Amino acid sequence: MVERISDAEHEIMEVLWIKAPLTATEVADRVADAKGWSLQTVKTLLSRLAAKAVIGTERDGRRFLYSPLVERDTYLAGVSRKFVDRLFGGKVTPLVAHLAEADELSDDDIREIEELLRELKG
Amino acid sequence: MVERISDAEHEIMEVLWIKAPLTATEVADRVADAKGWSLQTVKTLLSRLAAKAVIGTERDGRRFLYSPLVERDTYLAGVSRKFVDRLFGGKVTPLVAHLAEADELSDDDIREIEELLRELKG
DNA sequence: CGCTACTGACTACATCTGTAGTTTCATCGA
DNA sequence: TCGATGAAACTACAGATGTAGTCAGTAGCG
Repeated sequence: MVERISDAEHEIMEVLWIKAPLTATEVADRVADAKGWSLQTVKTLLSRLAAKAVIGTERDGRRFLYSPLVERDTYLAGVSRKFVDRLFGGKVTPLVAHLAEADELSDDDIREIEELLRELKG
Repeated sequence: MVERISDAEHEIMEVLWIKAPLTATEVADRVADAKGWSLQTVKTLLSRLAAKAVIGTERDGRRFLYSPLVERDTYLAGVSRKFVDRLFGGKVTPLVAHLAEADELSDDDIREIEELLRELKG
């Protein structure tokens, strides 16, 4: 059971999953482009993530270095599971069907998924 | 752009998507098993959904009848889209891959999805 | 015709989220 | 050594969410 991570917190996690450990300032720099949050906001989010034990802190002189304690794959698997459970009764097929109907699936996507499924069976 | 629907509100929607119109009491009865909410809670959620114009109200004597204004398919498509965008950069393949790795896909699921994809191409 | 019971409307309130401002403490340079 | 600077800690605050309680009005029963 990975703690619930909010949307804003998730942005921070994505940064730390790309590179860690980072200081608060470094994280802020890396999200600044996309989100334009202030340094204070980033620090608040880092504190909340640390409180949830989703990231770890390590003292480096007067600063902290932050690193994920949860792997991206683990987190995504959990969240995906919940999503499919809640909205599609746990079945992936209807989800794929919906995305397909909404033209979210290109021919390349379809080929990729077919390839993936073939590997799963093999 | 369908308004944001919270988890609790979504439960109400599922009930109304199965059968509508329904009175508040009827909705409460139908969610009671699963969630055990009080009638008041259900009424609050119905009000919030009505305020968002996600459901419509129709007077029936001294009561209201509630019906969805948004189709389930439309809603699911939107939510799925956002989900895949946010967590998988818009690509469905990694999502399917994650579910597969987590053993969420049975052989039957795989066959079903393959079938679906074949239809999409055909 | 008046009271009761059911219904919607309004109010409540703690927690979570997004987005910071302010304070305090320590450190590094002059 | 002392002040400026930078970092974390603490505080703030409005809106969303989960979960109801209370009030007020009306329709139907006696």
